[in-house]
Amino acid sequence: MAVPREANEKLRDAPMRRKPTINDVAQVAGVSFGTVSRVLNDAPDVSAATRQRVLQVIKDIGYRRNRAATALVTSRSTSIGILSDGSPRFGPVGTLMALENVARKKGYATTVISVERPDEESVQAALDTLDDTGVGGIIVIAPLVEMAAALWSASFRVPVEMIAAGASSTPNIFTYSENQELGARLATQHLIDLGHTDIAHLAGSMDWFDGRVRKRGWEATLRDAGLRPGLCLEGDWSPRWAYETGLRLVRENRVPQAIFAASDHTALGLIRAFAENGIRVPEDVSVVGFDDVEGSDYFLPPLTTVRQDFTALALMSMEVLIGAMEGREVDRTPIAPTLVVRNSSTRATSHHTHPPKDT
Amino acid sequence: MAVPREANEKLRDAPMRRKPTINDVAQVAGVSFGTVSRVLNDAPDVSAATRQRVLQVIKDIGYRRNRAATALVTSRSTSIGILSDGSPRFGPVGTLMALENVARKKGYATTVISVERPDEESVQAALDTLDDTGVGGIIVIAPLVEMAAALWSASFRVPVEMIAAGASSTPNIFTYSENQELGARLATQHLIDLGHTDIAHLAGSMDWFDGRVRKRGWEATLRDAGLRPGLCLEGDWSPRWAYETGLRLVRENRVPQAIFAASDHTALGLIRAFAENGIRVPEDVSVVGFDDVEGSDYFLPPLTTVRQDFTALALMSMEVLIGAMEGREVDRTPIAPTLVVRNSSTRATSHHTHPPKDT
DNA sequence: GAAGTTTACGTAAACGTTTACGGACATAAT
DNA sequence: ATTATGTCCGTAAACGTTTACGTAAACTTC
Repeated sequence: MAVPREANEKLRDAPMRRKPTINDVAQVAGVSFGTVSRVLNDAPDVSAATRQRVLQVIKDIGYRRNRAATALVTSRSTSIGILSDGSPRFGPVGTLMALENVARKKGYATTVISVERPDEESVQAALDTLDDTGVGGIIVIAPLVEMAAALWSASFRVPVEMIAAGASSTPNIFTYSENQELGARLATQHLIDLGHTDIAHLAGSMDWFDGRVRKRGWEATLRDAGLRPGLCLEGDWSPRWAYETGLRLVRENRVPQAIFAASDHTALGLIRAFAENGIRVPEDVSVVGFDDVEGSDYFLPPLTTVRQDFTALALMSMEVLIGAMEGREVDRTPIAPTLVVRNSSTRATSHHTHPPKDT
Repeated sequence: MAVPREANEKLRDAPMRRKPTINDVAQVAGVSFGTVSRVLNDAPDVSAATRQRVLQVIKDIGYRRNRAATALVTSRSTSIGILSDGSPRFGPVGTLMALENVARKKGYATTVISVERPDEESVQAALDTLDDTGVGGIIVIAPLVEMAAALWSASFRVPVEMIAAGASSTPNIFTYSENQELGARLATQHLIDLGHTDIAHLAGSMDWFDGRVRKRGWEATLRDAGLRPGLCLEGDWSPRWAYETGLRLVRENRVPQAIFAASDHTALGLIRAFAENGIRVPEDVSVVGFDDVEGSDYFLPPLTTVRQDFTALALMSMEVLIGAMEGREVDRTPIAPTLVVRNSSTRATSHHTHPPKDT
């Protein structure tokens, strides 16, 4: 078997070849390895003087704990696994980056793995791989309901937490998410407050929790306001679909007063369809998006949208997971998104009705 | 002691049982652990019959190799580290996701870590942490030149590869990247081919390799074509800056015939500034972006831009890194981006000159 | 000043592998 | 029959830690 030869040979200052171990430290500090282990773990039973000395030696010879050895004997680890669908969509990626950030700050390394298909087999395989690497807990970013389903029927040995908007917790799997239904309510209520009564929804995919929950928020808000829910078209999040749908709306003369789009990208496609047909946003139709993607403040027009706080979400999720790993109970209140009002939505005007369908 | 005797298929569903070890397998299969180890490593000296039997037992009792133990004794690992700046910008994130994907397909787990500041201390700390987790190699996504500099003066024990557009390789650090200069040349040449002679560049940040190299490509192409490089404004990639710059251009009546923007988001801000002042794209000014971000095909107008192939980049990078880890030499040819022509750029017209400043 | 109590430290065993070595047994060569 | 030659397999040691336990010396306390 080919032994990987040292390709990069830039060693630490000391021309020491082997990585120093706990024994090396013990030797130069003139104590036993047990004592070194104790100072490493902040255990009692070591005098202040020796502790100081050992600490100094550790720094001097550049000792670093071997995680594999620690993991082997303790069978607990200081790394957490993140399982995501491979999608580069805004929400998942934002969550992922934020998670890595807070994990690092809490002293955990993160091992990331993504599934190629959101089915049971792939999910189980990914879970196992994560387990192999010795993670102490796993956070699953599961925007797809199929993936959540796969997770529910999977087996694992460490605490697993799922980030999925509006999915329910099970005894085995904590669920945590941003309160996206609230986000959708905020958006819809904003449109209502502006005086609109005919409020459509250009929904995301119903294969996604996010799509479902945003639609639910829109629907509920309208009902609560005593309004009849308007048109609801379900798509796939893509600008392309939104564009074509927008075109169809125009062609069939069914453009509503106001539209809550399930994502900024969806809004983008829609707005282009309108623009190409001389329908102005927001003068002729108000549009609200969701996500606050980079650049949405410079769309034409700048988009009113809903911003999620991924950092807060990541922080809370980690809190919950680490709590579970340590057997603590953490109370979890969902994170609230905020509405960002810009120029794509405006007050309904009295003459703001579209010509009737037939003449 | 309890002997795990049941080779039941549903064993894994028992939520918290001891993980089977190599010894459990040996016992059930009626061989010694040494033999099991041999079949695990595809070593010779084991008869076909026993190999079969052991393999079956492994499957039956759901045995999985303990990576910590393996890493401990072999001191080589099957995971690779990815170090990124924490930025959620399009390029870095796209690269990250692609890297994870190919690593997984090659049987490597990925440990991701990001630095909070791109300075020497943070980079060294991140490198060390990665080393602790036992990665066999590290890929650094280093769009910031400061980060690359920090990397150059860092020390490490495993092969390190840097993904940085246009940075040079050192004896210690492989560098690999997409040929972004070519991308910039493609964009600029496209504008030249359209008959434009006054081609400005709305550059990205010079703190980024990407910014530098895209500018260089623009400049070189113009010179090669015998044209004088036009206006070059250096910004920070933000739509906001681009917007304000666009406004200033309009105010000072210095809007050029054509503009190569260093990123789609930059182009976005610029176009809005123009739109608000009645300057039409592409009729009055042609704009080309860079990145092909999601939705850029539905901007107003759909953006001509340069698309990078992150998947190919990730594939090649991994090939190079794994090669280095195994002591092989891999030949590396940079990946070529492609130009995506859409509606924001058009042919120069003879009357295509802007009105004089005063009237 | 002997017995108990602390305090500080050393030591052995274990975690789950891989690797190097050695040995049993069968087969082939003499 | 005896020796050489493979096959196959078992065993001991090592990797770098943590944990549980043991113990010498120092302090008490009477």
